[in-house]
Amino acid sequence: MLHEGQIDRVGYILISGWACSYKLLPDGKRQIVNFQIPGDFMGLRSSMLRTSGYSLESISDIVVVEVCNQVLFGGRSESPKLTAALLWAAARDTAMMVEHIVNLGRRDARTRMAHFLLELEARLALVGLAGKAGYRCPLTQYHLGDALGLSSVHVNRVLRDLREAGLVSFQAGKVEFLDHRGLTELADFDPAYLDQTPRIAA
Amino acid sequence: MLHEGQIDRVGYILISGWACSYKLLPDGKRQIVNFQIPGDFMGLRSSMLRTSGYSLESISDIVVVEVCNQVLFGGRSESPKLTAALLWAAARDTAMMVEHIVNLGRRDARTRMAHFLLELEARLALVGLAGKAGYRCPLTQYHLGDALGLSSVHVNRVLRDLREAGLVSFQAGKVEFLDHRGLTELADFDPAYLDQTPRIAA
DNA sequence: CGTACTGTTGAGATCCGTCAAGCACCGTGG
DNA sequence: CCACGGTGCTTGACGGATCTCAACAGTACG
Repeated sequence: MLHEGQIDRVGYILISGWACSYKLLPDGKRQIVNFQIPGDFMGLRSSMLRTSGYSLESISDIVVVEVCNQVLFGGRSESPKLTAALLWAAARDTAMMVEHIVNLGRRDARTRMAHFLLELEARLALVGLAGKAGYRCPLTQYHLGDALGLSSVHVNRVLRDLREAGLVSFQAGKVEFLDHRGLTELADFDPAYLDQTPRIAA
Repeated sequence: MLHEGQIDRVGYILISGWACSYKLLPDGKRQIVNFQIPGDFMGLRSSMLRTSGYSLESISDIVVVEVCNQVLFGGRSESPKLTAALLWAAARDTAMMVEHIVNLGRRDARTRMAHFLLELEARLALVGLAGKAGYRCPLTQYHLGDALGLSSVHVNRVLRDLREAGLVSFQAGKVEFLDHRGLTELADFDPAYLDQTPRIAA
């Protein structure tokens, strides 16, 4: 889809499908920084940041709406709602990155995975893509590994552990929560950081 | 200094001294998200984020200037320069968090440490606090461990490795580069992400 | 029918954490 | 002056979490 070095200063809004932003390292490893799900902005960072090796990639088939940034940063008064939404998204993105840092730095593989699956559920629920039972998820175990700083082999083992412990099941593209409370406790998951409502006073 | 739960919606600019922002986990571990050095904004995230367990702490004696956010978000036209500087700082903060995620997720302890010390050098150089030889650094090995997701014991070993390999020395509160090129190569360090100059078109 | 991709499992190696002990420094108070 | 406690640094031994290498199964697709 998109690749690094694009300077067109344009963002997108993801309508359907999943994508991810990641950075490639010289030894071939990659670190996924974030996943984009329907309703998310895409390209914010890539248009504002000059980081080498930083790229966007679609995971499933996707539909996007293009957002010309002249509208965003240009007249200022032209589309205050969109600008506000963008600030909201940026704040939430920051909050998610903080959690990501905590996740990678101080939690072990099981806890990390649990936290990740719960965060995804909370995000998907906001756009109606997660139900009581769980949610559909097109990510491969390689995606999970690259996001969580694990090898895909270990991702596999961790998923089996969590399933056999009766906490979550991730099979055939579906995430199902078997013990939501237990998982939340294990992961020390508090969804408050995803709800950055009106903290920036207008 | 400051502690979580403050809702006064105020930011600070750090004039002298060092501080850090971190999150505490229920098991007592902590993850340092970022260090603040002179010239940095502080409290941006803590006033915009409602994340539990998120705190600020001073590392050395510090001097700050208080910034009332009515000035920032209020009149809008009152202080465009400050607002622009804040946006710049936010963009750089984001870029640093991306690097932090990559660091924690996909680099081993030596490389992580190398990258961290080089990033700090680049940041300090911008405010005149790093010279050719190196820089003064008040961080303890515990700080380094909590920032890099390592135990302080392992931090100690890694620092000895790097010193004996003739790359960097961190002793007695001073960081000295013995082989700057070699270290940069080892760490895959590219300072471009710290220089977020005029990417946001006005 | 072959190829590519994803998932699965095992065995061995490695990195890093934990526990433990000891040292150096420094300020305090007797 | 010295004893003392606190903090930070250093090192060794051991164990565990995770990685790497390797092989194989299932599925989709040409």
